[in-house]
Amino acid sequence: MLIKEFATKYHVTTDTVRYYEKEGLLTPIRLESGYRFYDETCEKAITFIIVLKQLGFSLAEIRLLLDMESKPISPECNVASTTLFAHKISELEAKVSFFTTAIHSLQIVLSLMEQEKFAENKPKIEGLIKDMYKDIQEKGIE
Amino acid sequence: MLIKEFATKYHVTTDTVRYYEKEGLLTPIRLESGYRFYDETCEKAITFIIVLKQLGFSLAEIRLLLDMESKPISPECNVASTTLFAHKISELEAKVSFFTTAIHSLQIVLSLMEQEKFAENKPKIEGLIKDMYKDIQEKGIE
DNA sequence: CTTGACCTTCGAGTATACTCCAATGATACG
DNA sequence: CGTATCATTGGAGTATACTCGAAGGTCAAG
Repeated sequence: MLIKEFATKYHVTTDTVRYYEKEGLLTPIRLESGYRFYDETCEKAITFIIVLKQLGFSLAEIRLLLDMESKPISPECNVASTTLFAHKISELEAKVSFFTTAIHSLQIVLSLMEQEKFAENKPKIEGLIKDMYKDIQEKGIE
Repeated sequence: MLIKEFATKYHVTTDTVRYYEKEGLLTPIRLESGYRFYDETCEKAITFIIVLKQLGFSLAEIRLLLDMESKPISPECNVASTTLFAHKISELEAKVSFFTTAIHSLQIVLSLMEQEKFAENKPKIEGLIKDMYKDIQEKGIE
């Protein structure tokens, strides 16, 4: 698969694909023409990138995990990666917990905002926001 | 409250506080000395900023909502804001739904990564990643 | 009345993740 | 063989959200 087909398949631009390569996240094969060729390995990699990016991982963090995935070195070498991963998962848990309760509050806020007597509802809205803020603090979200 | 106390209270830097002001998100009172003074209104605003930022709103979007919150203009004028808000909420719902199932998969991935026979587990990991990718596509997450 | 911790402005710099452009080369079709 | 569409490179530019530094003003305590 050449770059355009690959990019289109994964809903990104060719620029983004080349950028990921520059950042060491993708290593396509080179054809004699100099064209990049994307195989199964690249497809697995970009799937991994897209999923982890969506979960809030930075490209640098994704590279770390991809490197570990690609070469099964010593287990000690992988400790850093798995530790990062475990840490990220617990961060995500806190986030999901916050988001879940926050969405409910947001829906109430929205309904209060949509009412004509919006001004009267401001104290209620402020109360809901304050509660969400407290939730962030309690859950120690970054 | 002067800027340092205010920033410390909300776990941000004074630079960030000034930046938010430059971006029209905060409008502290000015003392005769030229010092910024942060009152109850500012505290409500920064709480709002922190909560919405955490939920993935950009500063531009937050300003839009803050502007609407501060001056109760015509309801038509607010439609843009409430529409944005409603849209953001449904985006969040999709995200939370994805995150919730993804966390479970991630925990399995982590346990597979931590095993000695890591190489053997790679197909399992790849399968889990692929499922998460499909979930992103199905839920139409940005 | 000086010292230290605060405050001010302005402008420039940083990090992340792209995004675009210009010049040029490769491949496929009618 | 032309031309359309793809590909290459390098380097510059963009958006967001800060972050820092320099030069200087304010103010309470000793």
